Amino acid sequence: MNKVAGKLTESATAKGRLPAHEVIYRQLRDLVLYGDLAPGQAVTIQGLTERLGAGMTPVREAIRRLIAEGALEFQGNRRVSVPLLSVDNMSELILARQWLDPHLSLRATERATPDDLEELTALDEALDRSISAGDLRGYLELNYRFHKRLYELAEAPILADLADGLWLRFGPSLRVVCGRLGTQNLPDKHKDLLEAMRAKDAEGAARAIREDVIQGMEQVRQSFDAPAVSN
Amino acid sequence: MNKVAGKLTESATAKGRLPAHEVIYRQLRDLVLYGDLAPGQAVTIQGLTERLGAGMTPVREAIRRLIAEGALEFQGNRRVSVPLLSVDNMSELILARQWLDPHLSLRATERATPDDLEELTALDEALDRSISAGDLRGYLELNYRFHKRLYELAEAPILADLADGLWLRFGPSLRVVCGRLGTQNLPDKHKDLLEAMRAKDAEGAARAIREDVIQGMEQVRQSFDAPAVSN
DNA sequence: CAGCGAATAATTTGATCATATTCTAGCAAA
DNA sequence: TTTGCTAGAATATGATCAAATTATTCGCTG
Repeated sequence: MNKVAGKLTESATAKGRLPAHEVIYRQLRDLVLYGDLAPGQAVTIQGLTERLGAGMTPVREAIRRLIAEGALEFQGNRRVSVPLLSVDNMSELILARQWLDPHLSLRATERATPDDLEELTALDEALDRSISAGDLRGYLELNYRFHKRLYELAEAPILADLADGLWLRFGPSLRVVCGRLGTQNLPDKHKDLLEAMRAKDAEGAARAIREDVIQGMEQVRQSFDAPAVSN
Repeated sequence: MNKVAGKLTESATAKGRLPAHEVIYRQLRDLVLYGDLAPGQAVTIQGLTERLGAGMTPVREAIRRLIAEGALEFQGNRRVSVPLLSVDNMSELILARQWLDPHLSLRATERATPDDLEELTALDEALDRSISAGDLRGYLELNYRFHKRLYELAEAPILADLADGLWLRFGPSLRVVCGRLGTQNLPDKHKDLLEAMRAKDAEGAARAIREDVIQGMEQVRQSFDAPAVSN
């Protein structure tokens, strides 16, 4: 099988260096994480091949990964959709985050360098600007990145994976609730957290993040009790 | 397109009603869970298409799912392998199970019916027989199924998913350690657990399962310190 | 002349796509 | 309401292209 002196056709495929299924995965992940797909909405393969301009195989693989992470739901027949959370589901998520986030913050506090703290501070300031500007999408993205960075600093990859995965589950609902309540009265215990971290007060950091989690997540849970105001 | 003697060449396919990718996923999952794939071992798509007698697409999707669950590892280049755990990884897993398992057992105790308890007891007895018979594979499978059933009884699907996923991560290492130590001195706090559950002593059940987890997992962790006896 | 290393060839494996087949759901007709 | 048909979407295969590891060759140095 000679290559017949392949001439390299200058295809200039212009892809980054990542495989297509990885690119599609990240795009689809962001779609879920930031609530661009509503809870309960159906997700079709062909719909995504058009929306994301990709082939069928990469889309299939991306969907499988997201299903495995709990970001999407396989409906038994061959349908896939964004999961609808129940109050009980939210309670589980709150419980899990109430344990994971403080633990990771505690470890992060012990390990964070001044540079790390500066990075977190910058993220939090950008976050504040998004809130002031009423930029919901920016808030959701920066808030996630703030916590994600905190997870990474803990140097506990498996626990960080678990915590990270939870965001995919409540992402769509978080968007709905924030969209309804506006960006003004959003909780932000990040200042307390950063202060504790600078003082190397690991316990204090854990307490601060716990309050941040409870405030944010309870808002979502309570919105399930009040039977959705039409909208 | 009547069926009218469609070719049926592969008539003996004898598949149940599940799609191929689901079947392949479960087979591959068991391979990891029960340590038929050694830690560090490379996993190739084409190798699995032959080993499991399946097409390429179902195998690819199964692999993606297992990677998302942490059961397999994507090596940056395009290689996939069974993860090699570090001592730190094991510590994280122990920590996570120390929180998840007692919590789920507590909930399971509150909800278990007499029938459920009977089922668990039967599983545990089968488990004992496997140990007596020196049947390592049987032990691994029944031990997993015992805990898995416990998770289900807790009626907390998200937390159960998390706990279940952890087994995939330490499965290969567990097999190695148990294979080295034999099946005789395996921990079994299941008797204490079942007794507490029958008495509806949720706190006691949580304590029992915590000890079971610690005993089993610590054995694995300590085997990492002692630098593997050749082999 | 022997041993080592870099460059290149070859083989293996992964990624993607086009296509055929199978299944589901919706609709029409009895 | 039930049953059969049809349209369309999902599943699965094999072919093709691309990339990476392995093997090989050739030249160099000791």
